[in-house]
Amino acid sequence: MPSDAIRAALISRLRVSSGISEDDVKEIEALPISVRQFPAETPVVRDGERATDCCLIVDGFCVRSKTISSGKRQILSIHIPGEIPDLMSLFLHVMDHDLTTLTPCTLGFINHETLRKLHHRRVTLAEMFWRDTLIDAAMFREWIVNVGQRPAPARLAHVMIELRERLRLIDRVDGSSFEMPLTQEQIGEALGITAVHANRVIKQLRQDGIVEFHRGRVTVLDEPKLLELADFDGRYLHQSPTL
DNA sequence: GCATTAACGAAAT
DNA sequence: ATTTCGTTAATGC
Repeated sequence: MPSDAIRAALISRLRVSSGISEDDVKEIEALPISVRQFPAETPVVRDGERATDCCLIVDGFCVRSKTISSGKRQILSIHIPGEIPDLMSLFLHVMDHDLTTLTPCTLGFINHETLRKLHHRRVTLAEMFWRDTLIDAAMFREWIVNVGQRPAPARLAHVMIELRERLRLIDRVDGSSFEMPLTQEQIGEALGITAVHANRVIKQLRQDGIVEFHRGRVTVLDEPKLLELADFDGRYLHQSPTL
């Protein structure tokens, strides 16, 4: 895979959400990144491990999750190409959750030391990574509200719209449909409901003519209804650079 | 392995 | 009283 393709999604994200300068684009293009392939459903970094690199998703989908002693797993966030889900490990070295692939993934590892040097060399890039982790925190706040307060159909609708709005930044939305490669079991783990109930919720959205969900792909049939159901206000994603 | 549905009961609204 | 949800179990893919 050519070097520019490895960085393309990251750069296009930073371009639209942070207004990156051309000098900083060159810095990222020059970053040493070691690329590895991962199969689906494979841990990248585990809870309790000490991380030495940050992981850029070049291609594929990942999730962050925590598993409690009973064995139940809570999915905390879904991650897409161009994101660095474990950026915080640069300062919080011991992982406090798992990072796992959902689909087969191409992952790029950036050494902590080189990333730290980059921070010192380019303050504007450091600020962009700051901003990125703050948005990450904002997304967690929204996720808590979603799982803690919304009824199950709204939870699903909200996760779907958020994922779509993030996929849009990297040009991965195809008209009214986009990828959401989770099984119903995993949707349950993300929403805090059982797989059986996840199935009922999906069925209801289908019957109400709001979305179709089939083999990891969402097709929106009724956008206004979906927005209303999800109670979605995308401000927390902070997708345009500072007003 | 994954999706779907029924049946039942408990809990929430 | 009705809706939402978990559990169990069965069925089909």
